[in-house]
Amino acid sequence: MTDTKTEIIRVATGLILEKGYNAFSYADIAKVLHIRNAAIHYHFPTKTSLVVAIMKNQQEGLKNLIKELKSKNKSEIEQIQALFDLYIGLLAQKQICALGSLGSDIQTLAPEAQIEVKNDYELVRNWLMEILEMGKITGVFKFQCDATIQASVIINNLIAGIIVARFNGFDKETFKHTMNLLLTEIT
Amino acid sequence: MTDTKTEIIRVATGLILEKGYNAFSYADIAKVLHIRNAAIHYHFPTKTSLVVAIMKNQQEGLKNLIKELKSKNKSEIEQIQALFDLYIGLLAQKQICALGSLGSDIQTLAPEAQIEVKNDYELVRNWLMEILEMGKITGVFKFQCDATIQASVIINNLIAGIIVARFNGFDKETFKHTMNLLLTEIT
DNA sequence: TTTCAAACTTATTTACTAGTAAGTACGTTA
DNA sequence: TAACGTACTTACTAGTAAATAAGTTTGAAA
Repeated sequence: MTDTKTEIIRVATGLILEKGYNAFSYADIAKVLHIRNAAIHYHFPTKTSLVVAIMKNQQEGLKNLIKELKSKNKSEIEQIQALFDLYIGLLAQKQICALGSLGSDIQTLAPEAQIEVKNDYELVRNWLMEILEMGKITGVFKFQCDATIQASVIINNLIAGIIVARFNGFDKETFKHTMNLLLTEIT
Repeated sequence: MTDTKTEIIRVATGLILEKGYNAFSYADIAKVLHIRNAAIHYHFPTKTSLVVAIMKNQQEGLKNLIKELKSKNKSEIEQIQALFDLYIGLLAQKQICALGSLGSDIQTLAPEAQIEVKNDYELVRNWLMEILEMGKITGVFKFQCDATIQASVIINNLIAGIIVARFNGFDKETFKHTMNLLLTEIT
């Protein structure tokens, strides 16, 4: 039997990435899972507690991906490509990323939820910085600026690239070309 | 006397850029302008008609800026800097741009509103492409890739850069550094 | 076999949402 | 001065939001 709490997080995450935090309701989740509205409140008393759980789950998922890639001794390029593939997968589901979706709604979130959005961002950025700095040492990458800024450019293109691609008819091609340009510019 | 219709657009635009499309109501506008809810419905029968008017207003504002910059014979660098300054101004008001805000809510907008978001994007991108191509001819810019992709990279960094800056304590510095990197990379 | 807690459901509350119907004040025009 | 349109207001509707209280089922432990 699938865990209801896990299922709620799964469905709610999809709704946030598709419609945004302020456009989905407990009723939307209840309808999909064939449970009552109050059942969701049993697991997540408030919408804030739900979005906090969702963001912690996102962070956990990312940490697991990083761990897996490292255990498989994936190269710097392969690790960045894995991040790109994550976004390509989202776009195929007509979704944007959590950072873009909750980032644009940040002013309507409770402080404890805002912190988790920021934590998720830090996680991605630190991972990317590590990859970039390691790649610079091994000679795979060459760039003269700070790795922080270089990482920012890549993340910015992921976050906004998927938003733009979605309102341009889910255009994967421009998104891919843009990300490839960024990658070739530093190799 | 200030025109109520114009004031509604002004206040509603601010609310969208600060909180997002699904987080503001006619009541919020009414409260600011000290008018009744129904007065807004008189000028804008539906929320869709309001957001369409807002986006057309954004497009008009941008067209006027472009016209002004060209009439003053501003250089390619100065024109791009004017676009950057627009974003710096938004960030100072704790706001993100219309493309980021409405782009992440696109799936919850009526088709006629979605089209206007896309139109606004096209306007910015075409302007940037023109600047980049002109700059390449005059020798101010040097880049080997397609101007379309180069323009995409700049826009993506504006859209996402301001979103990220806002949830990172309205950090102007990283945003400025990132945009400066992009500019120096092609000059 | 009783007890109890986990995981729900039913039913309800309070507050807010977009939208509408009907009436009014007011300046302009015929 | 009568008529009319613009720009509102008051009052309301139907629907939805998050959240809660109270009751029910169920399986496992004492």
